[in-house]
Amino acid sequence: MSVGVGRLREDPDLIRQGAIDKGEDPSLVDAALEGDARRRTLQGEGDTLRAERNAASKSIGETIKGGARPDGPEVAALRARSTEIGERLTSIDADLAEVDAIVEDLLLRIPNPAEPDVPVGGEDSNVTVRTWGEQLPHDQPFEGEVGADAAPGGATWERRPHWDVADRLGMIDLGRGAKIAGSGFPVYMGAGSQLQRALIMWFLDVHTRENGFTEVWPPAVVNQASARGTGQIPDKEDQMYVVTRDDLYLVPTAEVPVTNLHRDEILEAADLPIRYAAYSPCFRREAGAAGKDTRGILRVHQFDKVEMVLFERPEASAEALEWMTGVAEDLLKRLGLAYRVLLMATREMGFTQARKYDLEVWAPGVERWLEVSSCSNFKDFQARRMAVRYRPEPGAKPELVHTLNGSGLALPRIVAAILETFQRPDGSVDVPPPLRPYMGIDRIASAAAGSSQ
RNA sequence: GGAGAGGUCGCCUAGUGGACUAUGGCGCCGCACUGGAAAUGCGGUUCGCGGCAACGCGUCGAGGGUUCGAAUCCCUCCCUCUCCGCCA
Repeated sequence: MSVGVGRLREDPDLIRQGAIDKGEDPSLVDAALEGDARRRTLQGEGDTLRAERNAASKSIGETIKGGARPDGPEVAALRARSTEIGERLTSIDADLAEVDAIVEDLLLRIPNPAEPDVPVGGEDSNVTVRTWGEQLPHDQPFEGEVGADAAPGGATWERRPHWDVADRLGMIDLGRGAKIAGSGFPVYMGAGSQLQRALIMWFLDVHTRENGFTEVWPPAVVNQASARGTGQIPDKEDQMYVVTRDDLYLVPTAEVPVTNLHRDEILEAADLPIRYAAYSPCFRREAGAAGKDTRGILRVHQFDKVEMVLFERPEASAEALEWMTGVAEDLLKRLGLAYRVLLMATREMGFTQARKYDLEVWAPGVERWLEVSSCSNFKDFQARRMAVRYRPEPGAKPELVHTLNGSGLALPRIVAAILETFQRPDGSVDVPPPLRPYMGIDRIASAAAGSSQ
C-alpha cells in the first residue's frame, strides 16, 4: 500500500485549501512536497548508481565466463569498483528510506478536500437538503386508549423517552450490560433482541433483493493495514479498541473490513459498480464523549449496523452517492420515521470524505434529531491508500476507483425513534409494518418474564 | 500450539548464485487468414517509481542479512495445505 503524492503535485492549492476548510494544518502539504522533491532526487541518484553496479556485476560474470581467473587482478578491479558503488548506494538508500517515511507520515495526515459546493464551516453551516414525515410533538392529545398510563382527565399524554419505554417493556438492560461488560454495552432482551434481529434482516433483505447489493459477513476485527487503508489510522486511532496481544482492531464499522476486501487489487471495469451490504457489530471507545448525548442507547461502545459499500468508476461516483442516500432514506420512509437529510459542512466531515450526507430521524420523546446514517463519497482517497484500481478498458493502464459508503442503517437510534414514534398511550409500541413478518408480532406490549429489576 | 510441505506475472508452471533481460502453457489484446466465426499463424500482455523522451530502477509472500552480484543461500515474520493437539 502506498499513499502516493500524486494528488498533491496535481493541484497543491486545492489540497491546501481543503485542509484549511476542514480545520487541518495546510503546511503539511508543503512539507510533503518538499520531502517528495528530495525523495525524487535521491531516487534518481540511487537508480543511476544501481544501474552502474548492475553493469559492473554483470561484467564480472562475463569476464569470468570469458576465461579470466575469478581471483585474478582483472576481476579484482571490477569487484572493487562495484563495492565502492555499493557503499555510496547504502548511504543514499538510508537517506531515501528516512525521507520516504517522513513523506508517508505527512501524506497520511493530509485530509481529503471537500467538493467545491460543500459549505465551509462547522455545525451551523450544515445545510438541510430535505425533510420527510411529520415531526411529532412530545405532548399529544389523548386518543382514548385506556391503559395503565392513561392521562388523567384524558387531556393529553406525554411520550416517554425511549430508555423509559425500553425499560418498561424489558427490551434493553443497561445495568446488566454494565455489570457484564461495562457502561455503554447494552443488553437487548426479549422483544428488544427480536427487534435488533428483525431490523438487520430486513435491511439486508431490502439491499440484496431490491437494490442489487451482495451480502457480506465480515470479520469483526481487522489488521493495521486495513485500518490504515480506510483512514481510521491515524485519524481515528483513539476511537478503536485494540487487541494489543494480536495487533488487531475491533471494527468501528463494517466499512473497514468490507472496503479493504479489494485492497491491492485491480478490478475489471465490467465488474463495476460493486455494491456490498454488510452487517457487523461496531465497536467505538467514544473517548471524551462522556456526558454528551449518552443517555440510554444514543451513544454506546458496541452497536449494530448494516453498512453499504460501493466501488464506482470515478465519473459515476457523484450520482452513486445520491442513489445510495436514497436507498437509506427509503428504509426510513418504509419504517414510517420522520427524517431530514443534511449536507455536512467541511468541519463536520471526517478526514477522509469529499462529500457527506447525514440522515437524522426525529425522536418525538426526547424531541431531538438523531443521526442514523452517514453517506459519503471518498472519491479516490481511500482507493489511493488501498491501491484499489480498475482497468477502464481491457489492456488499459489501471486507474484509481472511487469508494463510497453509507449506513443502511445504524440500529440504536432507529430503535430509539421507533420506541418514541410508535408508542401508544397504554405503554405498548406498534411494530413498523415491514418488521412484522420478522418479529412475528404487530405490537410490543409487555415485558418478557424476569427482565425487570 | 507442534511437525511437515509450500507461496514465482490474471490462472497453471520452469527456474538451487552470473545467458534471468524470469521459462512455457492457458486466458486476454492486436494483426493476418475468413462472407462471418472457429481453428491456425504472427506479435503483445505483472505492477510501481523516476524521466519530455530514449531509457533507467525496483518488483518472484513481507522484512532483514550474506555477496561484486540473490527468485536461488541465511534469519525473522505472514499466509496456504497436510497430519497431530485443542475446540464453538
